[in-house]
Amino acid sequence: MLPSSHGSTCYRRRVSSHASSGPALPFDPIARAAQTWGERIGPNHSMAAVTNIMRVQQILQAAVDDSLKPHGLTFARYEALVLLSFSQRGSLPMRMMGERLQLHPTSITNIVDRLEADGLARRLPHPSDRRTTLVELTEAGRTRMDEATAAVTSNDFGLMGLDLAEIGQLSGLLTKVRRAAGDFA
Amino acid sequence: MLPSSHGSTCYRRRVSSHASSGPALPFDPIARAAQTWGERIGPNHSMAAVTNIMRVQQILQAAVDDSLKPHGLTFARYEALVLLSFSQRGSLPMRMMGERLQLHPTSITNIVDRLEADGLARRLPHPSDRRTTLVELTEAGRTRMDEATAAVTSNDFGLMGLDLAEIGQLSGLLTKVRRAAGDFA
DNA sequence: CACATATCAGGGACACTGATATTT
DNA sequence: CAAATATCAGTGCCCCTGATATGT
Repeated sequence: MLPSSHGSTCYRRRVSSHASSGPALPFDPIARAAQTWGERIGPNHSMAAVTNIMRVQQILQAAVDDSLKPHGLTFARYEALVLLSFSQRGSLPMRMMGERLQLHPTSITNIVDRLEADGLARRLPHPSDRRTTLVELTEAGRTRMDEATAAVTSNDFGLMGLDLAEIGQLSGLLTKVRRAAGDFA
Repeated sequence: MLPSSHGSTCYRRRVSSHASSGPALPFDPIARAAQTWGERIGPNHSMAAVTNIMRVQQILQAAVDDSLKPHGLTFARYEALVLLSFSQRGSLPMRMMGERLQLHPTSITNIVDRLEADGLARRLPHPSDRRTTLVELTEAGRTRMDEATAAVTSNDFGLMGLDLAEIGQLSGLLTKVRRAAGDFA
């Protein structure tokens, strides 16, 4: 169970190969930091693992963004499109979207606003509960989703360097972390 | 070599246990999405792995934020403090900070601005090259760094659910991804 | 009235771009 | 003059908080 996290920040830099002028560092900055950390502060393998996750997330985020940008989507909006396309009835209450995507209600409002403005989704009144709003994909939304999916998968989601077994291993480890964090039951 | 990524976004939602009213979903939304994806679009294990990384990153980010918040630091600023404390001469050119932290030059300017405003670091002229600016930790900065480190490590950086061997495995896999992405040579 | 759902207004943080000044 | 270093101004994106309107 996470400490609830009332933080404020958003964070996450991009991968920015611009950051360094040269092509890349000749050494692994994370490994070096971990080593120095071990010498000065004490062994802490979690620190290296956490930094690795942060960094890989940036890399993947940047790769996915690049795939999605030509299609006028951000990752958050793409995720929302995929979720909607997966729904049985073709529509989903906004509240449920927030649950599945683990997003704040206001973020959902914002994302749906944008999708609607782009004609990719549309709000519908809920038939029985007039408090809730349903969201459904438009024809254009489904098309856009398919195109974006092709782009993103052709890139293998930016995940390179691992074979199938390793990818499975990675998912297994991360799922373990999520379960320990109370992400799901 | 990454596709360069000229994106724009920042992203990353927080873990926000607020997002869902209930304690947590009774099932793993990532696993379910992966399953539906497999049924509708085709098997793609990268997709699940990428989503897992995104989500775990959020969780860890939130945990680290929570640890750091009482000390008035963000993760980005904390990383900068650690980097400075690791430097041999006690100071580092801003350009090098950007390289090591993989940050955009303007982001470094911004971070150092804030650290300086809080009295945790100070800018110095470079003795020989008047283009470059050195940054060094103040006494208060080192103290703050130590306190923050205690907070963040007592939380094991928010990384729970894995034993030492698994943590090593995780770092290994992620380092492989970073190398394949051209993160370092 | 308590609770749920969604929205609006506002603020914080960070990344990126493009332009600029200084120095090499 | 070209390249490097740092800064400034502006933009976009996202998250969060708190307040509000509506409906159950």
